[in-house]
Amino acid sequence: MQTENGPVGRKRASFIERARREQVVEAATETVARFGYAHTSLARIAEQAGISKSVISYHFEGKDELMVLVAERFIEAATERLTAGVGAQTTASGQVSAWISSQVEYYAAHRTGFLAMSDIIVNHRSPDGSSPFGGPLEEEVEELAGILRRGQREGAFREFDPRSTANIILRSTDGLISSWVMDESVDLTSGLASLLDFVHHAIRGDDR
Amino acid sequence: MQTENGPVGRKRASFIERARREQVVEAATETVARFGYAHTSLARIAEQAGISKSVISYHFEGKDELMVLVAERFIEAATERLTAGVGAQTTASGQVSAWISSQVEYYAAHRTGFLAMSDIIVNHRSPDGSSPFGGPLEEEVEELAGILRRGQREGAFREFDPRSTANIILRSTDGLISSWVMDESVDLTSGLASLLDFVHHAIRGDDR
Amino acid sequence: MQTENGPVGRKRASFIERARREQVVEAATETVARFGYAHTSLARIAEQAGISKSVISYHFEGKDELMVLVAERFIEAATERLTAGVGAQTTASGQVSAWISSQVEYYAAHRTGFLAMSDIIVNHRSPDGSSPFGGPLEEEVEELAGILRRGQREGAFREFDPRSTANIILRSTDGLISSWVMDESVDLTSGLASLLDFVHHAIRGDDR
Amino acid sequence: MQTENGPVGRKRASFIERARREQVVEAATETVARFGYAHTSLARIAEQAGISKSVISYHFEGKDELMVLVAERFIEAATERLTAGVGAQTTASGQVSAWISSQVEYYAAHRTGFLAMSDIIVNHRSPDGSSPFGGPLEEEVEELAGILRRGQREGAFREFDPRSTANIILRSTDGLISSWVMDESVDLTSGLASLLDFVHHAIRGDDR
DNA sequence: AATGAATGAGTTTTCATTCAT
DNA sequence: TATGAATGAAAACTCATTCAT
Repeated sequence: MQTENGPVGRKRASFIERARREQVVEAATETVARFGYAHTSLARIAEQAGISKSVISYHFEGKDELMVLVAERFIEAATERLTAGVGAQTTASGQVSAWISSQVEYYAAHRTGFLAMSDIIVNHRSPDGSSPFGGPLEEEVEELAGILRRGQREGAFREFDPRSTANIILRSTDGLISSWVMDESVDLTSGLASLLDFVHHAIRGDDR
Repeated sequence: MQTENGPVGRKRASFIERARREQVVEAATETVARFGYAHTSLARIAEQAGISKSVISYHFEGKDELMVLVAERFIEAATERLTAGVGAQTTASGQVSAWISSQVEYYAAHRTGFLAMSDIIVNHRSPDGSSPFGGPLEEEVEELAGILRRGQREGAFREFDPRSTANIILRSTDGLISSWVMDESVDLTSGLASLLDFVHHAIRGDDR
Repeated sequence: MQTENGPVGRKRASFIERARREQVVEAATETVARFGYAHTSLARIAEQAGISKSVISYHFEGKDELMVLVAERFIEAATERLTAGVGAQTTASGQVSAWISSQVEYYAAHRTGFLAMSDIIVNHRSPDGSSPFGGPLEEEVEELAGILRRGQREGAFREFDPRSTANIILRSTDGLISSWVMDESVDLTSGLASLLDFVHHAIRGDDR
Repeated sequence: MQTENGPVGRKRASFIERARREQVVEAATETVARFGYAHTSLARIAEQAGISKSVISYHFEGKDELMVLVAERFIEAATERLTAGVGAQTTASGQVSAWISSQVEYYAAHRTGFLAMSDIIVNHRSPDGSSPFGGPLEEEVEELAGILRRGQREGAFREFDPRSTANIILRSTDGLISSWVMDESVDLTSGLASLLDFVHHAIRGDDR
């Protein structure tokens, strides 16, 4: 259905092209963060970016591509940061701490992006009705579960179901950010400390 | 804005009036759960209820009021159940368990309502762009924090920041339900066991 | 995808409903006749009818349904007239004359409808890309071919390929109307006489 | 409306200019034939030609000019061929056969062009809503009528109204092609034979 | 001579809301 | 009380055209 209108699909993008896409992604992020996925229209994004609606259609295949892009960009960047943080640690315990801290710190530093991403993940559906963000989350759980298993083998962590527990840890981390994101008066620093403390007490080996 | 005909705003509602509102709230809940907030229209709700669209406008101020009501009803019912469950326990530790279990069990038994509520909380905005569901959650945190404080005073729980920790517990409980709600293959029973185990290890006094 | 908006799909239509649909079909017919299929928009139809665009969406499933309806209505009425005219004749020769005359007379009396119908038949595509009007035409050819065959058996007509010839007769009848429809200065009465004369000379048995 | 830069309106076109126009006309023909007038956009034409949209605007006054040109080109070429074919015959009867055959053969050999031309003739309107293709057809009728008149004077053809009959012959020829063009399973060779047979029986002098 | 970029008008469709009955 | 009908605003998207380079 896509005719050769614009740059969509071309191999190499010009400088202007990349700059515009960046600008639009940025504006979309802010719009979703501010008004929520359901109230985000191309018109609002265009207004936020100070451009006309059709510029968006010119540079992107459609609203869907744009929304997915906003979420993916953020997830990629966060994952990169996470991998770096976790990789710098050697012990299972250190890696769990690094995981949580990296996540919280990155999200805290990119509040708008986090808001937009969560909203999109919850709401966005592919045309067939399925959510395109199920897979990545599942992988995350599995990876953290791997770290937990290693900690159990090494005796650093007590016995528990690694997958359930990984899920709980990830969810509570997300939850902490969410509570701060919705209400900035929440003290994130002390919240992070509490969370680390909480998690480590929950999983550490009994034979301290 | 409102004509003098409708029942909206009248002090005392008739029986029929209340029954209709109930029916519409029910239909709205199912519609949001099934199609998501963004794809819920008054037409779909009316279809679900087997009534005409204008009935909704007649009985409710507008779509916004209805959406807020759907979420509030669910929260109220869950809270009631929670209060009962927690009240049946005497020890702080028992109350924490009861809190988590009641929540999980109630949500699990009312998947549709939970789905609708979460979707509405995440997406619904007042005309000015702000989310109207900050307050209630805050109260919940404070109440659970109170239980934790008592547990600390009584020596059942170790030292930690009660508010942060209450927040974490609530968020991880919500997170567990969410993961089940989005993917019913998740084993909620073992998930609940893991969560209880996790939380109690996290907060119990060190001197067992 | 159709939610319970309006009366679309309901079993029994109200009087107003039927009147409005009639009015819209009428306006659509005139718009297509005047501006052509490609330049017919719902906005133009609405303007022609003196109603707002959304009235059309309320009473019809979409532009497609409306266009198909315009064509079908006309074809049905013309076919009815044709059947009556042809049925009143007993000889094959008389039936051929009746066929051509009925067609020409009906089309001549409903110029706008004819224009709209032809335009729609040529241009309209089902969502899958196919034309929904291939079948009916094919049937017409087959039916006229049947009459021709009978005439041949009875010795009224000479030998020729019935299907090809039926096709030619139908096409030239359509062609005659088209030439009048595009330029009203064409004398349709003498054109019809010529056509009847032409066709009968072309197909009559050699042994007169 | 036109800036002083472009070549549009210049008296003498360069070689490149002519080549480009030719290329675009070619691409436009294929696009209209493939997708239909209503779904032909400059973007699609440009894609088909492997050039950018703005090239078209640069070389042509607008979409309208281009569409008209596509139809005119085809009509001119067909007319040239027709004139040659008819001119090679001396008898009126031979010229009628030649007319029909040339037309059918040319159209059959240039299906794409024929499709595009018919689509454009039917659909294209001047801004005021009128169709700009009435004239040329009128001339054709007159010319064929001339041949028929000569045949009548020479006794080869019987008495009939020459203009009406010319119109009928032209319309049935077009109709035959149309039926083949829309459904290639139609046997054009036998269709042509039938048509020639049909026409000659219709117009020949009674005194054979 | 060519084009990437931009735009505004226009496309169909959806929808919350109003209103006469 | 209820609703069929109507509507205007807004949605996503398309497209012919313009323009600076």
